[in-house]
Amino acid sequence: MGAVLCHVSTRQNGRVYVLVRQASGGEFLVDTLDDAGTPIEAARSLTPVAFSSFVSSVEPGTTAPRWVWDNTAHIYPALLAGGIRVQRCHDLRLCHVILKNSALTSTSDLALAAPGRWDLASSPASDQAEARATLFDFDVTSVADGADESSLRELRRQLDAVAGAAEPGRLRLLLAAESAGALIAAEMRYAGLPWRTDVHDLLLTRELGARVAPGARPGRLERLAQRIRSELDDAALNPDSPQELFRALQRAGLAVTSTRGWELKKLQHPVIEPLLQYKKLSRLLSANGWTWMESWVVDGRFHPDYVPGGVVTGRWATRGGGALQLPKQIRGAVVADDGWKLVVADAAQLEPRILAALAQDTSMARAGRGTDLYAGIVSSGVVETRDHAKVAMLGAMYGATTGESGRLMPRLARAYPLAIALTESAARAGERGEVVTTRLGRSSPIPGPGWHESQAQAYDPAATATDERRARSQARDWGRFTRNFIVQGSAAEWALCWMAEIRRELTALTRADAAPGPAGESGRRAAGFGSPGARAPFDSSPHLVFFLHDEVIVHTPAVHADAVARIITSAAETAGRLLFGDFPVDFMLTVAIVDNYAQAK
DNA sequence: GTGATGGGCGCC
DNA sequence: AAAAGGCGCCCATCAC
Repeated sequence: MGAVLCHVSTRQNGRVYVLVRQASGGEFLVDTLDDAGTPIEAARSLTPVAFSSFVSSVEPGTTAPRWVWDNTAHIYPALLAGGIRVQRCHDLRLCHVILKNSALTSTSDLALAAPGRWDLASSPASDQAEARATLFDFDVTSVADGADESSLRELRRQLDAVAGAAEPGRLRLLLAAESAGALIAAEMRYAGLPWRTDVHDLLLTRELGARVAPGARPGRLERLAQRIRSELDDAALNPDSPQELFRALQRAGLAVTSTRGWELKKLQHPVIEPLLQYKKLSRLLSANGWTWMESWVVDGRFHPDYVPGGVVTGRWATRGGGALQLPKQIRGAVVADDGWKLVVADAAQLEPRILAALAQDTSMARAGRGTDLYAGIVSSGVVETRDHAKVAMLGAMYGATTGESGRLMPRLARAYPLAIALTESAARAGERGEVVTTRLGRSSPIPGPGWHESQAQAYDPAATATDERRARSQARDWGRFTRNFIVQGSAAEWALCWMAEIRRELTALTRADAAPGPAGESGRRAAGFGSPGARAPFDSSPHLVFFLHDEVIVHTPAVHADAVARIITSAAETAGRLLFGDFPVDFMLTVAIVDNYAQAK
């Protein structure tokens, strides 16, 4: 099992890492280091222009270094704006979070050190307002490094922590993948998702009625509001107010406990149909209506702000724009440019396949080989229908114990004892307050002080039944979290490797015909949101434009679409091998070459 | 007026 | 009896 999973970098010309820091004056301090973090050349201080030239002079070739910097989101956008991409980086901030928490490095100096600036202001989620202002300017924050806080010191601590870990290969892969994710996030934001506002407007108008001033209700929505008012006999009712609505429903004799859609669905009353319609449409208007379009789509591109590592499990989050919640209703507005295509790929039943591989459950892996995994479970005779297979699997991964899912679980456990035992042991660990760890080494947080207090309280001789019930319930909650953590977190790792591999192969695909001129070219194409359409270095070659947990979109000149589809497919196989070596699990994809996103699936 | 909170619902 | 993992965003509401 302990196969070498990855090599970070080969030594070429002795240059392995180039550490980049920004000084308060705006200049860049550049240190060339070997793979132990030891400087091998005198450090240099470069102006922003000189720094750009330096990067573009070493970058396109096979000897490009791994750039080490505090925060990819601070430095990389400015390089992109100058038409410069880099192949590899090491994001100290993201890597710190992983290593600080990982059970694989728990005895390292890094893990044992007192919290410093790398812990305080550096967690991805707290990365508040580095937002849009910094996108096309170098972010010149003053970096007041104390001796223990310097980037060089931090890099060495990170390298030491990895070298001393039980599974250094896995951690190296994780850090490389996480950092590649940071590059991809910056690139996707910079390139943007092709977005046709005219199509979006058409879709909105068809659903809601003609566009009206912000704050007003479009015609169709207003008519639904009127119907709701008359059915509930309340001429002043504001259907946007859950409280008013709740009272009005009660008055109409409907025994509801909330105004949630799924609860309303079960009721028989003439108000229900227009009310559900209203909820659906008002959601569309407020979340992805004209206001959203005006603020997030610029020059035919949607530029979401991805936050790599923004979720404890390692999934990405977004900040503003809600890119990870694009409703199906408006995906038709995502349209490839003329002469271009979208290649939309989705990993089918990713999490159960990840679970099968994590648990080395060959039976479950076999059920998914070359086919829909849920269909495979059915044809193995475990359950009768695909729906049952799906519900049972989700229950196993999310921790359902009752209902249909709970009833089906025993059959799943009999057919796939290894997989189910793994989810159960992760749950038990969480219930005991222990940490669980993903395939590559990301560990779950420990529960907060309140959790431990409740548990301790339940063991107190004076504990009441309520204390015990609360403690048990919180323990089970945390167990469900850790149960899911190993699967969701390992799936996120697979997805990062998948994307990193796609990115690498895409650049190789067109490197010959789109070789950017070295220096000179940089700066000339510097583009802000104000410039039209596609941007260098992405204006002529296939590139990732969207990522959604287990799904990617590549925007590509039509001529390359088939090659892109093959790259995406083989990248999935590579990702599987990187995480799970020779274990025979398939990671199946659905791949579609389309003109707009709504045509996929 | 601003900030925090919770309901509700979109995505995986 | 109901119950499920992870998010972000908008709105109404309420405390300040």
